[in-house]
Amino acid sequence: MTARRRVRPRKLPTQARAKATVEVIVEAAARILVRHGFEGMTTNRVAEKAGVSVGSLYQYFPNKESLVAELERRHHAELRAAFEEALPQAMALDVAGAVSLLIQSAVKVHTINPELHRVLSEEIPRIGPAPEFKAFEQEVYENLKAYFEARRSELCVPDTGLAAFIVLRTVEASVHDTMIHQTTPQNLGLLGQELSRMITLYLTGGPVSAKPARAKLGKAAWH
Amino acid sequence: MTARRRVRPRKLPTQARAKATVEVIVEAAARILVRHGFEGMTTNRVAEKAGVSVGSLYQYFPNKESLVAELERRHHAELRAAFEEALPQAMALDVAGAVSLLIQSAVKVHTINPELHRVLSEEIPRIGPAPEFKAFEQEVYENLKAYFEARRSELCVPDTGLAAFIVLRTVEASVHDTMIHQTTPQNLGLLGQELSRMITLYLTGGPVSAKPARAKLGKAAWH
Amino acid sequence: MTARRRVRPRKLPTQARAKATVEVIVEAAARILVRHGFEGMTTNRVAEKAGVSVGSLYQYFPNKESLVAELERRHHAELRAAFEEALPQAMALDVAGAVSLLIQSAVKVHTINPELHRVLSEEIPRIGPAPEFKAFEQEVYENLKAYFEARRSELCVPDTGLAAFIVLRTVEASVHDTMIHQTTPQNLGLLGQELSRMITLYLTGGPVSAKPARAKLGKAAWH
Amino acid sequence: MTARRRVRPRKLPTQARAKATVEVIVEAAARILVRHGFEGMTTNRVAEKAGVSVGSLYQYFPNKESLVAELERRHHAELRAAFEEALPQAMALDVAGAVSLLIQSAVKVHTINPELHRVLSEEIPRIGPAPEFKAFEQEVYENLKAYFEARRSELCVPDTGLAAFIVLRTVEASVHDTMIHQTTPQNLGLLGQELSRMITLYLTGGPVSAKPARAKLGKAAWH
DNA sequence: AATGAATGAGTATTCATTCAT
DNA sequence: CATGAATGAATACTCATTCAT
Repeated sequence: MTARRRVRPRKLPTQARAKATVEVIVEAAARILVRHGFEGMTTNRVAEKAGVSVGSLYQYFPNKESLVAELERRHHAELRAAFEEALPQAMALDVAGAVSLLIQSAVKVHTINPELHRVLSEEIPRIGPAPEFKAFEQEVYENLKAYFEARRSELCVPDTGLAAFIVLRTVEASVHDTMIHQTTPQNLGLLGQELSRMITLYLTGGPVSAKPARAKLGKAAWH
Repeated sequence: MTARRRVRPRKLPTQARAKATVEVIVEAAARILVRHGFEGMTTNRVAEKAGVSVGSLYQYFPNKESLVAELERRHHAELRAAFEEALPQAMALDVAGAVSLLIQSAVKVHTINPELHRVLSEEIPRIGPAPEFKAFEQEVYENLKAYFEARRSELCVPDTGLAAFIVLRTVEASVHDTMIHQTTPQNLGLLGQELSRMITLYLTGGPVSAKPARAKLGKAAWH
Repeated sequence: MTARRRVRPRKLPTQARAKATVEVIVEAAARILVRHGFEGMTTNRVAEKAGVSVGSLYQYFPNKESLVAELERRHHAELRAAFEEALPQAMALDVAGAVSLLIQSAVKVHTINPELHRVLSEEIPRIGPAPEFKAFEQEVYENLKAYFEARRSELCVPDTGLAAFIVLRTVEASVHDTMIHQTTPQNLGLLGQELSRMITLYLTGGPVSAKPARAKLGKAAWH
Repeated sequence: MTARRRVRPRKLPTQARAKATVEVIVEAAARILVRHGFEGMTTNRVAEKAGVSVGSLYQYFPNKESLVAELERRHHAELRAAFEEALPQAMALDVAGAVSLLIQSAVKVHTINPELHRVLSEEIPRIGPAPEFKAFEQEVYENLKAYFEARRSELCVPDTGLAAFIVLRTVEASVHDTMIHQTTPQNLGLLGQELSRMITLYLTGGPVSAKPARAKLGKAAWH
């Protein structure tokens, strides 16, 4: 497994001009990344497109990776912001409502800069996803699990961790794929309805499988 | 989006020796791809590891991509084989049985060369998935949809295409992620049970959402 | 051979603050040169370490070379100071005493900032040694030769210029190498004793080689 | 201190063409190194001058340093050859003869490609001299010391190791400097005579310094 | 067919130096 | 005077691909 290089910006720009330069670089990078993919994104090209010199780019980003990392960081911050708004609200609702809101949020989140989202999630040589992102996913997972624990009496699942895992994977994968390949508002709406129904049914409805085997499951088994 | 280059082997090897050469190249490529990732896989390195000259490699593979494509093709053929055995059997069962078998098959399929599977699915600069792969997925989707159509009376879904899409996405994503990150037989067993329950419930159980709006859905809306 | 660039400081600092700035830069440069070598000494790094801006550095030093040149100049001034103290004293002694004092001084001189001495003498891409240094060496050479001329009756060498050259080269090389590689007070002491003996013997003792051929030697033949 | 990088040729050329390529590269490198110095010697320039592609250069030399190392290696082999011829002969002679022959050899050795010798010895960022070179110097030192031990009765020195060190340093430094700065056959001849006289006198002649303190000197104290 | 030497455009990155503020 | 952001030519090195033998 390839080692992770330094991905922090070299120095934080203090002056206004520097800030503007960083901004212009990041924007150019995003555009080129989307248009030409990771391979086609060369630092010289980014600098040129940004209208600055390569030197300026390297003044703020010690290497190409750190530039992509910044893109990830920003995109992820947007995702997180969109989600963090909805999450507490969802946690206050009943199961059906929470599931529904969760899915709506997932859709909304995937509406944010979807081309960039695609490139970032599919084309970046994974040196391992950004730690912040993992932390965020973990956090959502923990929240959902805690919510399930709290509503345990209303639920009908053998393991709240497993349930949270399945729900998150299912929603994420379905929404992601729909966004990438069958993106129409129509489709998204229908998908949301069906997912809501499926997941709510799963959580509250059906007969639990015979052997829950809960004892064997460690606390972090699903994340 | 980058255009897809010629990925067919330059010539089909007729002689036994040639066949052996191709074999030895493909195996070396697979090993290097797994061990060093896509970036670390250079044609010269593959040739060296295979014990042949680069020239020979290019005799059979017009470019690096075609080599990776061959890897994909072979891996995919294995997946397909594993699935094609189960699919007709599943189609003959009732919904619960079919779903269960489907999921078991998915798990089994993901057991095949999982490191290669991971590299192929995560690290290859996506030029678009191999057409054969899309075709295969499409085929599975069609089969499942057809099965749902046939069992329509037993089901409780507004749109069989959408249902097939969701089922496939859900199973694939959950199993894939579990294989990559929480791979224990224990986990896989539990996951299978829960997925089966959720999907069966979804297909047969709960109250259908109010407005199916089926008329609007084109034939290929979900694939 | 690369041409020598302007190496004089851009302007002589008159104000106290400016003087302090120059000082702080030169010290930082020396430290970095010693610690990281010539390659590792970048003007930006020097400025940063000195706590001033690169601009300020270039205010006083028109280019990197001039900074190194200043380092050389200062180091050389120290060497000269140490030597100039001893030289007149030595010139007043008899041959054995003079040689002995000369060697003692050489050792003492090599004690001054030996790491800097090493870097300066071994690692600097030679554009030719600083002219001042050549002048100093020349001066020492002239002095020694004049001393030999004055003591000609006590000596037993065919050519005082050649003798001065050999003596200086021998002392310098032996002391330098010992400082760099076998630096112990013990070693230095022994070396001094032996060098003294050898050189004194050479100057005063042995039978002169057959054909002195002095006529052919121009005045500056050995420097 | 900077770490030493891999300096071995990447692969040994087996075919005649490859051998010729290596040769042409090495020759171009030598010429450029002499003409433009280490900094001015870029791999692209060398390749161009050699009439091959940079790729070819890197096929045989993994980095710039390894190319310089090869130059060192070759130059050093020449030096060694010239010296190894004379050394056994010298060892068979009496002290005066041995010293004389040694010095003649040193002069002859410094006649070999003197410009390259200069660049190699003065301009190369010293990562430490090539290990082979150190070994060679060590070997000469050992031989000389052994010779002194064998002739101990004829000698008049307190420490054979120290004597060998001084002799080698003195000869090397004097000849080297003369080659670089006062190179005339005339000068070299005179220098040789005088050095011979001085060293022979030193070894055989004068009164040994009072306290030899031999006990303190470890075997390798002077090398 | 097979070899492997040769190619060279392309890439990330550095660093001495300038100049607007 | 001082700052430090900006510059960009220059450099070492890679690797998919070709082609003479």
